[in-house]
Amino acid sequence: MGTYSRKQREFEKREELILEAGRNMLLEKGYLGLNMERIAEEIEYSKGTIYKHFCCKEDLVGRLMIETLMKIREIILKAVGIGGTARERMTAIGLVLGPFMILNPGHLRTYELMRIGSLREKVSPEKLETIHDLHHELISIIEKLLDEALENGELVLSCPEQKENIIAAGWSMAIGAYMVFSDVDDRHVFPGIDFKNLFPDALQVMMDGLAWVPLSSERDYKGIVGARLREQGFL
Amino acid sequence: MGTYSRKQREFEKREELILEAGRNMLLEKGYLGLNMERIAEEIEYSKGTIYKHFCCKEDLVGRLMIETLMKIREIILKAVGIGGTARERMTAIGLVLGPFMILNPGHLRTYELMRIGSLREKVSPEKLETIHDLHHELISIIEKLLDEALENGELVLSCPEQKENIIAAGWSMAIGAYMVFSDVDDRHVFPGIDFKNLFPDALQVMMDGLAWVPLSSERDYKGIVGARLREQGFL
DNA sequence: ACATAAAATGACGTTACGTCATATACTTCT
DNA sequence: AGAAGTATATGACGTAACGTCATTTTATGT
Repeated sequence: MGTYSRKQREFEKREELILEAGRNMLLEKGYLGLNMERIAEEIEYSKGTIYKHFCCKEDLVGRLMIETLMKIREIILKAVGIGGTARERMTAIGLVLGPFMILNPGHLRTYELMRIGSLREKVSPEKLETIHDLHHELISIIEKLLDEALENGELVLSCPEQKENIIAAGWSMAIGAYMVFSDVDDRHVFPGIDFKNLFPDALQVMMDGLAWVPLSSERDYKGIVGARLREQGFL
Repeated sequence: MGTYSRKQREFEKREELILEAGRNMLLEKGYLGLNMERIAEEIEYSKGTIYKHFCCKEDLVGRLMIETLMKIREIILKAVGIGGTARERMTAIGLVLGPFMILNPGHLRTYELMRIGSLREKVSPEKLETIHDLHHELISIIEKLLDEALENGELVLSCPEQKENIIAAGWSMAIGAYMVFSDVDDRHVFPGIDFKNLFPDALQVMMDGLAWVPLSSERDYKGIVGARLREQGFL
């Protein structure tokens, strides 16, 4: 049906316009400065039209968070795709996430905002489900890497339940590193820090702490994996 | 000056009332449900009176964040005070922070909120400075522990700059662990996790990864330090 | 008891959200 | 082509909450 699909395309094009305006406004003026009326003016449509796309302001930010998560999934999958041992691929994830977050403060901002419960509550159910599914998917990528490492003996656990703890700890580490980076005060408290390397380095320490062999003292993971990523055009 | 000081006392008493009402409201209804008018009703004063204490809604939350940071400082200082090796005292910090965050969701909520830049921007300059100073103080407690470990050789670094990275990584870990705990979705993605132990355990892994001796495989830090904390009435 | 100073109040101005009746544009049918 | 009908866009409106400030109330001092 040509008619329907043209309408559909126009609708989606406009949604992209709204998202872009929202993204920029959020980045520039923060949550309190994000203004539905102003978005409408900017894209030269009316407020009512925006509410055909998003049920409320938070729903719009929810959609931006979904984009963030999809982007993260994309780059993590790319990183995992470079091959090598499980630990090397885990290293790759750290190495691509570092620059990504630093170079995309907008994504960071969106994500950080949507962690606030009272804001996320207002996001539409379908979007909430998508967010949930994406979270699950990201976690399962990491889980697969761990399973591989366990299978071929790179990593040995004291008990099987430890696996979930490790994933949660790594996830926390990633969240925390970028929360700290995004905080004015924290950046000031750690003046000499290279935030791009904060998570990748901490990840190495964590893997060493788990006795995930070979240790980083025995193998220059960051060098090797960094080189491979550059070769293949990521980073 | 009796007169002045009675007035002063009344003022402070009322400020405590406002804070308590605000704390509860924030915990129950989240940021969007925190309502200045309703706080006024609750404490049976008028809106105008509240604005004698706080320049805006965010300023109130800023004050709550200061309380959170002071509480954290208090329990961290207690933990550090139990004595033992630097690593044992670092362990103690993890062990007291775990339950604290879990048992005080209100504190967590406040802290999480105030990390949002556009909200923190509205907090009054004096409070911002206090927040900043408290952050610095917390970091310097950790730094002192590290210095001790370095001095007596428990911990050896490849370069002196690594110290700041370690502190930042630990800080990120703590922030991240409690952000993840506070997130509905994350709690759902990690159904089997005991969040109380997430940070303490990850901290051990991290210290092991730094080859901070004796390793946790050689010494049951959580058991030893946990017992000591219980003996001394913390935990 | 009166004057004066300090503090509390809540009506008001403002902003921004989200809705919905109306207006406009587009499709289809004769 | 023109009319009837359907889908889409609009922005005025209702509502809620913030923050202010002129006015009122309460307290203090002579």
